[in-house]
Amino acid sequence: MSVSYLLEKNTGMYSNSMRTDTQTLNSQNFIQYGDFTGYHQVTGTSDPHAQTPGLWNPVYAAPWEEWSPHSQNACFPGFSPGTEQIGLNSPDLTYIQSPGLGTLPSLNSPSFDYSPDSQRRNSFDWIKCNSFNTVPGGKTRTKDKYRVVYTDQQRLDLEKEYQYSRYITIKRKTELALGLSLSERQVKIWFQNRRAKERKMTKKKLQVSTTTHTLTPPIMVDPNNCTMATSSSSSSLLSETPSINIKEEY
DNA sequence: TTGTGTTTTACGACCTCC
DNA sequence: GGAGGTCGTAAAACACAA
Repeated sequence: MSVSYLLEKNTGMYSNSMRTDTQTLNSQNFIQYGDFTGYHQVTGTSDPHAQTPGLWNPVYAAPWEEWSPHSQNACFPGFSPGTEQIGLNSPDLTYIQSPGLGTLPSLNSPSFDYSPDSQRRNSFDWIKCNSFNTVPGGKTRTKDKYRVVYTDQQRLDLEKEYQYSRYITIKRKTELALGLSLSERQVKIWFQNRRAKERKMTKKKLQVSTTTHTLTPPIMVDPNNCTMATSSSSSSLLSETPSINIKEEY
């Protein structure tokens, strides 16, 4: 196991995950719905393939892998209990901007407030973060497993990239990670999971298709259900058209 | 409100390729 | 040997019926 892998595992992923939550909570860029997870970013979207070279501004998206793995800031950058100050020296975090994410005000800005739900989430995050930090070198992931919820913007941009290509290049992975404030590992895993999802859907549709075909003959010979069977089977076959399209994309 | 099924992140094991 | 692929799975987040 490489050092870089461990570094990314400890810092890039975990710290970034917390940051994603703070991004999502920002009241200026998201519409708050009833549930906490209903914060939706409303800034404009980016087209990753209409970009000019260097569209992702590296100034605003320093790799989260660079964060200290054991500092509190790495766990929840920009906010730590008792201090409430930006943990990183870099002024880059004053504003976090990308074409896809728009401009995110500083975590220190007056507009950075906490809704009741966000307080609940933040407290939970801190528990998880601290439990991680108290087990140096331990296998924390499987025990205190957690997952972050990507913002709609992150999902949208990832999905757009996926629609462009099922397999992301190293260059695009780096750009996307910077632009979406995700680690490259997260982008890579997202694409892996996305492909798995598509395979799963394709498989499911194929199963439905085959079962429809196998079930149709016995029903067809049933004189009582003859007309209904004919109509239902034909509609099922029509509904299978999209699955064929998905396969053709490969 | 709660129980339950589904979806979404994230990982480990294992494999292939360079 | 390292990077990245699939596959299976855990668990959080989510949706929704009862």
